[in-house]
Amino acid sequence: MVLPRAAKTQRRTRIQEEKEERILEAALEVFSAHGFRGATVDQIADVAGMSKPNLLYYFRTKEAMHRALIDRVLDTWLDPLRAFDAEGNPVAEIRSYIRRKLEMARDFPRESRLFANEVLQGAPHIEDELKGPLKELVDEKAEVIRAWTKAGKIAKCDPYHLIFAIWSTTQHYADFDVQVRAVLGQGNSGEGRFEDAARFLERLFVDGLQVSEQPIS
Amino acid sequence: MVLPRAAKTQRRTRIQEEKEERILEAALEVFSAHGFRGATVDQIADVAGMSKPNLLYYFRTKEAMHRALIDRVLDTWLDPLRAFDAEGNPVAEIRSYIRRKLEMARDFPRESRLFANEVLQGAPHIEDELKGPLKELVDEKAEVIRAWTKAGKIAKCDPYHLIFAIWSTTQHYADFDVQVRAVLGQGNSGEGRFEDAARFLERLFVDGLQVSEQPIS
DNA sequence: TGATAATTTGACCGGTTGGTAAACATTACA
DNA sequence: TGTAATGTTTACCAACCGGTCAAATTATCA
Repeated sequence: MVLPRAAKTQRRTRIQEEKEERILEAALEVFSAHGFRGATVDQIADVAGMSKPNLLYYFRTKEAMHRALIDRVLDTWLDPLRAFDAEGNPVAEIRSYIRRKLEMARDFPRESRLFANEVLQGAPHIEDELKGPLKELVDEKAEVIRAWTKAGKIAKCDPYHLIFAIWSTTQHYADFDVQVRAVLGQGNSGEGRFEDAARFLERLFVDGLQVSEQPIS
Repeated sequence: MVLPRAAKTQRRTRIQEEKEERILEAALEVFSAHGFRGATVDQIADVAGMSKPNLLYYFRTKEAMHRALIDRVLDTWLDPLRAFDAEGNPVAEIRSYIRRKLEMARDFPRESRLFANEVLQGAPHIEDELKGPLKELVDEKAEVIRAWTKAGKIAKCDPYHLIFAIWSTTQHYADFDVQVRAVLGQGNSGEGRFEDAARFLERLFVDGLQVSEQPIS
């Protein structure tokens, strides 16, 4: 038998689990830093601490590695949006969505850059995911937001562009990290910038969305 | 004589002007779509409609092309921020800055993606520009905003994160265009999305920044 | 027009790329 | 323990990469 990914036994070997883990970790490191085309298999093998043919024994092509990585990361990445609760307090929900997204930008910047690289270059490998699962989830949550605006719970606004605005402002701190650091300079580029950003963004979105006649406590 | 870029006469030939123009246009197309590493000289030559050695006659290396492109585009790119006027009406200034940035995202998405690709991958070629001219300009304008907040003309907020928020929300429509289109779907992805975005963003920032005690007409 | 400089081309080079073949080593398990 | 499946390595390949070179072509202008 030569094909580990199509083994006749469904169960995966301990070695397979470990190695695939190490490979995907290395792949995340390299793909997120250089994009798909810019990344090389040798580089990933090097970071994973194994030979290139050995790596290609587990993932037969560069594309297969990229796909496996996308599949693994996409779910986690959309969790904060899924947590958006139609029954909750609208302002509190938006506030905690912003906080969660900002935490992810801080704690998982590579995952953010992985997608940013991909989308920026025309999403040639994840077009289906964007038009399928992503769109469906956003449509669902946009409907929740629209219901809130219609009920007068938050200011009237386009729910899609609200979601885009939250995505872009929060992910900015992961995707454009070097620019943020460069502009803030040596002094202010400690981890405190995420707290400053949280304060600013919560205030921006909450004040911008509250219905002025009846601000929510 | 073999080196056109170091010609003894200062004046550039008509042919030089034309060809360098065509090359930079092609380079913008390719670099913005694939990033520096992902782009190939053959590809740029192909888009420019000339042979690779011919292209390398005008720009001796891939890096030289990239640098020339960056230099040419950076100035234009920062124009909207430079137009920020300390003497103007704060809310009007911010509103028109958002509008201008959004127009650039619509009309010059490749320029936006060129920088996005570069910054996303750690800005290896434009680190100096970020820490130098960019930082200085932002520092200057941040001071203007801080003066406005101190004078009570707009709500108190961190000026740097305000600028980041405007950058990220507006450039999102250029850099993440395919995602925006995918989420909005066939129907809503006409050019109308920029007008919707403008409405949303102006409202978000203006309402979020006005001092609630004395809203500006 | 003729000579000189500027431009363009095809052939080519060494290094890197993604990926393969097959021999070798290790593990799992009857 | 033996053996078959699994895992690893060395050597290698064809395609592609950025870039060079010398020869051929075209533009410039005295």
